[in-house]
Amino acid sequence: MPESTAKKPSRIQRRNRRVILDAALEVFSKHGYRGATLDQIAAEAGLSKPNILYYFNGKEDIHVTLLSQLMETWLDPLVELDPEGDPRREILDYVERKLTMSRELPRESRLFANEILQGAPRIEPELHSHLKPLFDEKCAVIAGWVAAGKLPPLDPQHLIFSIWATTQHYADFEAQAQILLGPEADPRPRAQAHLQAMFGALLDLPEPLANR
Amino acid sequence: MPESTAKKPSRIQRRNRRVILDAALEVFSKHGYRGATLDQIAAEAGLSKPNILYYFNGKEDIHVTLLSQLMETWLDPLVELDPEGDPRREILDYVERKLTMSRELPRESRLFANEILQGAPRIEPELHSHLKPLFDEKCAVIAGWVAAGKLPPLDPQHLIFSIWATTQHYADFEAQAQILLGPEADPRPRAQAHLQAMFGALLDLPEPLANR
DNA sequence: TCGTGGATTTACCAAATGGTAAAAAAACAA
DNA sequence: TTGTTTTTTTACCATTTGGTAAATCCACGA
Repeated sequence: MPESTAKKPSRIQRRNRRVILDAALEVFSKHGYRGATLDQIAAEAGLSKPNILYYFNGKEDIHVTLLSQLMETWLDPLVELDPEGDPRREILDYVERKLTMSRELPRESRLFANEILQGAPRIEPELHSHLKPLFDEKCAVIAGWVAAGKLPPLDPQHLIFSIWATTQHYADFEAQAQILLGPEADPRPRAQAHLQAMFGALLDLPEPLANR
Repeated sequence: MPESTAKKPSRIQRRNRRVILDAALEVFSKHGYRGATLDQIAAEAGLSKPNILYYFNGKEDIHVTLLSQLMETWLDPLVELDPEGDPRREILDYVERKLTMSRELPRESRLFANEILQGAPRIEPELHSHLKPLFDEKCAVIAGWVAAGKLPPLDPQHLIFSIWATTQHYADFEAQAQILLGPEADPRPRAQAHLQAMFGALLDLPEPLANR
């Protein structure tokens, strides 16, 4: 059997683990951890339940593996925020990347939202080890921009929270948006315009002419 | 037994139904619908499981009742948005009310978030009958303000989405915020300052002097 | 081609869970 | 007090669910 200390995962193992994780993403993101069952995941993956447990040590193992693997992808847009770039451009581009991600990876967004909502019981270590340092680093970058007078005074931590909240909203609360806007096309083009205007307004330096 | 067609619920009935709903709010908001069990709710309420099923027709009945009762409270801050008031003041006050609500009713916020995340399977009718009309009405109010030149051109629907997302974020993603900001005091005072600055900037009319 | 180890299935199991029937207890009206 | 109705408990039950043991199948290298 595939042990955690095994050297070389076979071709079949790589394929099936990938298939299982993809099925698990589908099911977990739709029903939450407790709401998802191994049978559902098995059916979605086209494998038998015992076969799934041949590749993973249990339901929680699948869930944790999923979250860990996704963490990297999830943080990627923030990693790209460049301290050397133009502050306003960097932040507005970050907003756009996050919104794009909420369109292209809505399942991942909902998976994280579910986990955080429950108090992050299974992903907390990852948040401390990966998210926290990155968050602190980028907050410092933004604070530096503010200190250098390249941005108006603002709260880096809550700015980032607002970016997360507004962009992920379109994936996490998609059901609500669909009811309120109609099931037509993707609301994100207009969302993009709105968010650029909103964060753009916040990031605009007030004319130094009329000080106060 | 208490039938849906019963005339007068007794004192005991009113008390116990309230106790059960409060316990259910605690448990459902913490674990989601599937993650919550009748035993947990019973324990939290200090009643036996069959006794709970004496007052409600089942788990789903409790959940639906909870969501329906909460809907009113939930929409209240938006109802208060006054078409006759000063546009900028009205919207910024609405932001403040929503943020206050996320501090005082975090369980309710998480309950709704959970339900919407799952695709709103049980509350969808309520969303259509209550939320949608109110949303449309208030969007029209804001659109009217824009048309009257009292606000800069902006997207009412997505403005409201942004307000919901940013304010509810502090309840729904509390676990994350606590890891990133430290478990100290409530982050909402600084959140309040940030959100007022952000939405304030968006709502500010650009000086009509330099038109484009 | 044959043996060996990895991959899969079959047949289960114990615990948890939503729910019920009926007896017992408590509350209340006369 | 007594009879009646409401409330609560006790004892269950069927299903679901995460998980396991062991037999079987199958890929693949010697």
